[in-house]
Amino acid sequence: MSNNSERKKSTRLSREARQAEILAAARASFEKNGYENTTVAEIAAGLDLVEGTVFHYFGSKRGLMLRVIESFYQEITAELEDGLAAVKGTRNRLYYITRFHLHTINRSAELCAVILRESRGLEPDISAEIHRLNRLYTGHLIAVIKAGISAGEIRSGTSPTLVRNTVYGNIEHVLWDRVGDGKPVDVERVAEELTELVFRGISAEETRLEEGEVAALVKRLNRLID
Amino acid sequence: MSNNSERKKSTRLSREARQAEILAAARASFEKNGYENTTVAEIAAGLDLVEGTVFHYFGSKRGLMLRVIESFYQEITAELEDGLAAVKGTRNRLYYITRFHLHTINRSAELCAVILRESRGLEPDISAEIHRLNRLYTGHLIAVIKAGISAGEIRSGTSPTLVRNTVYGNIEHVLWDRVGDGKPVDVERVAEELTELVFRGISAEETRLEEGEVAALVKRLNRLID
DNA sequence: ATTATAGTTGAGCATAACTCAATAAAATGA
DNA sequence: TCATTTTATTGAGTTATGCTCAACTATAAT
Repeated sequence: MSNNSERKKSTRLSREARQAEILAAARASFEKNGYENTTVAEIAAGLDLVEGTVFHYFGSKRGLMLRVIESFYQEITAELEDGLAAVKGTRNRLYYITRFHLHTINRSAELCAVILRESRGLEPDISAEIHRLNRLYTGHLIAVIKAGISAGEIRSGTSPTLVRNTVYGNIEHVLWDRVGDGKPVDVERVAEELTELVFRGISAEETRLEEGEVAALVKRLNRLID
Repeated sequence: MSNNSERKKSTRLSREARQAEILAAARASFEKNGYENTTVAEIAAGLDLVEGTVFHYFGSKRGLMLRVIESFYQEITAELEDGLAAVKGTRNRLYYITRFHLHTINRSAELCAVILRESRGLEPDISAEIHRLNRLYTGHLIAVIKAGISAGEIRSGTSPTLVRNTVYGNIEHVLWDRVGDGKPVDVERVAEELTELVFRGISAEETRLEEGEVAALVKRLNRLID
């Protein structure tokens, strides 16, 4: 290298500090511009670094993306677990999970969009890893459904996978609508409608009058007759 | 250009013929390798052409992709319309649509995957156009639900959009599973389970007492009256 | 102060989408 | 049949960006 070209006199950070810094900047860029429209050079420039440094720590642009996704999944999975622990009853839990996911998507629409795009991508390694994180996160819904079946609240024979696909597939479409037109989601309303549809669809209760209403009526009639 | 370099003595086709040829080759490549892993040069080479020719006709790689998608949507939309015309009753129609879509995805998994990936992409023009085609295709389900509400078979207050998101969102997840592990889908089983969940979820029927329960009650009531 | 470690650099490579002026095959017209 | 026009096709660039790597130097260790 010619010694007249000025080398940047950068403050050098520890491995961990630099990685964290890059990770945060990358997340911001991906959220703002999406994966394809973000360049590594641009992430680096925002931190007064050059591309090479980023590649040194993360190997590839997709590797960087994957680390961003991992930290996001860790966040929301932990948050979901905390919240869900306090909720009792299958329908309430179903509602809670639905509402939580809608809320997450409403908060972090762009990042969720990036994650979903990447999880459907063609890099088998990346997809598989995101898939794994997703199964951890959506596993809670599966568990709720299985418990509901055991407790007799949900029809035996109900496929937990079908329910998972129904809930998360539906909400994904909500996301794409949101990303498309930018309008925020009416979280409570959609959560209630979706929960109602799904719970009616899989509930073991044979009636959908108000809780216990028909049973009480039948009891009263029978008593009257007797 | 130096005149010792051999120029290819190609048979020249009409605009229409060449476009059709390129379109077919592009579809095959996209299906086989996905959008990202397909190069325009490769599509051209397969037809003994050069990149320039493809760009001349389609402007851009994404433009070419969009044309492939358009023709696919036209195919399946027409096919769905034909089949649906012969089916009567809300539940049957719901089942038919669900089954048809699962069948389509099972037949053309790779192309469907490419379409979905692109429709979630960042090119607003492309996404909007695919969105439009999709609304035409999925509009039939919306119409079925609305008709069902009018006929009193489906609870008034049911959001047709929610139902659309539920059905197509669910099936999309089936697609990603299929693409992931390559295992073909049990079309009939999933169609039946999904239809059952959704129809129960939105059906106007208010009671479904246990087998014989209503009959017994009626008998008792009649006896009392007598 | 010297040495070792490792964070950082920047020039350069490879690939693939895209452009465009040049070229020749076919169509048109005399 | 020949000349002219039209247009399908070419291929040599240009550009953008992910990625590599050997050189370089700030900092810590001895």
